[in-house]
Amino acid sequence: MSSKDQTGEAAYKVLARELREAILQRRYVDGTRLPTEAELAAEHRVSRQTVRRAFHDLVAEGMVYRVPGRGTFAAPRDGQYLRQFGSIEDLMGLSLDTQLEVLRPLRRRVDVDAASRLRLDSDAVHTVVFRRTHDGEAFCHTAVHLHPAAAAVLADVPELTEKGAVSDATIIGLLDTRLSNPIAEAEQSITAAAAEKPLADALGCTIGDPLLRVDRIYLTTDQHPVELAINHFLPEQYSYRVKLRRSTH
Amino acid sequence: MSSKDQTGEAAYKVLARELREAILQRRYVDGTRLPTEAELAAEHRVSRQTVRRAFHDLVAEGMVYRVPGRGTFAAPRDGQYLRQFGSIEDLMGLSLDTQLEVLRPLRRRVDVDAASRLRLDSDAVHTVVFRRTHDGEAFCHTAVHLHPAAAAVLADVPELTEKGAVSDATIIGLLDTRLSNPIAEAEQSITAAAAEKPLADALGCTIGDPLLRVDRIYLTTDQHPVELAINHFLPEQYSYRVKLRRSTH
DNA sequence: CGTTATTTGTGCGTATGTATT
DNA sequence: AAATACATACGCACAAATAAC
Repeated sequence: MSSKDQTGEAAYKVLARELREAILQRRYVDGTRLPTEAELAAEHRVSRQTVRRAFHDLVAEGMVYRVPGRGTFAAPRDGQYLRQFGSIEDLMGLSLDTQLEVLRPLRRRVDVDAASRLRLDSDAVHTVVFRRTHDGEAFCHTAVHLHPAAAAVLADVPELTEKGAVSDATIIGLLDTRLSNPIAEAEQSITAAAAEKPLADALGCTIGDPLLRVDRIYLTTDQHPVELAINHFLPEQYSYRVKLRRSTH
Repeated sequence: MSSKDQTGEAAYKVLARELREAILQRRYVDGTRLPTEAELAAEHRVSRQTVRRAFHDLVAEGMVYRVPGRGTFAAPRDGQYLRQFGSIEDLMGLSLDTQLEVLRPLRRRVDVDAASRLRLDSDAVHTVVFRRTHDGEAFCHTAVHLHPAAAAVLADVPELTEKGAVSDATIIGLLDTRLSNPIAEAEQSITAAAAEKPLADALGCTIGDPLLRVDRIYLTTDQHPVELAINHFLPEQYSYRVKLRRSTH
């Protein structure tokens, strides 16, 4: 029995998630050592190799660092340091003092590229286009492409289905409360792009102006992509900051 | 012997680097499948587990993706030079497959803005300007401003002091071995900017083209800023990727 | 439609080396 | 010097997904 797991969730992934949660909840702060491989193996009734795979993933994520002969430690991530992953809460907090204005209401559309990035079988996605303003000043243009299941739970939200509607919502905020599985992580890619006409019109800049393009794919806890957001920011009003740190100490 | 490696370089890391190089050199493009685990194990005279660990790292880096029952494939990167810069090690590893070409050699210059960002008392910094190429193709223009103490230890490095010099160095790699305190972290800020003439000339693009601008300030273990790097990337050939994770719920 | 071969995924066991305390 | 703890490597068995027949 201990040798297999029919549920499909790998033992090392379960263990990795458990340790990740514990670290995020600030157990093992200061220099506290995490349990040794042998201890965790005994506690969880798995082999030491399974514990090692879990730790290997956590090291790759930057959650912990390991020192031969001493042990495993949570990577410092408050105060001076920040871990390599930003948090989704930061993104949700975006709505605090900004407004969303719908440019093209939520509707089913054909978009091969977006569909493939959401790993859909069909070519149709549900799309809503809006801009975000702060103090009446537009600073971000966003096209959100949704998985059909995600679009279904947002179909009756007037803030997204009526052109010109203004609200202080965020899509992930709306999705998070309505989906059965909450959103757990996002893959983000950042690049630069020139403003095309619709973007320039929406943002009040000139065609060809450089914009910061931020694509995010949001994944639920079971790793299913539900939302692809393509954002274009005015660089004068937005920059993306992170801290990098050395993985070994 | 097959069971140990006194040189200190782990077999799976050697294999991972070899495969990484091959992928960056565009072998395995389109949908070509990489060799199977069994094939690589036989070729390199290692066990299948060792091959698996090499692939595990490459998957974490986003270099390849794997499909059970089908095989391992190079991650599609539409002509982009793609690497994860989530840690300082990643930046040091940049030298593995890119070259540095000096445009303006290291020299003392007056730059009020750079000096203040390095928290210097005077207005003078030491600056070197170069571009970075991959496969003979320029993809990044960089101006590095150094703290006088950092510049002092690099004053006799011909790769930085001679115009037109080409090397595979990285500034932080050079600094790290020469400074008494190693580099521990970096603050990074990302935005977009239009290409000005010298940038367009160096990168072979048109004036006004959108570029991804990445500023990094490197700090030593005692929190002293020693280097300010201002990078401009061609967006077609570079994008910045991170994963975001929800902290807790 | 099922069967089979291929290929990756997971788990466990063991042995040995290296770094730290 | 000894004990502890992580690092690397090899081996085996079986599960699950895919593709070809």
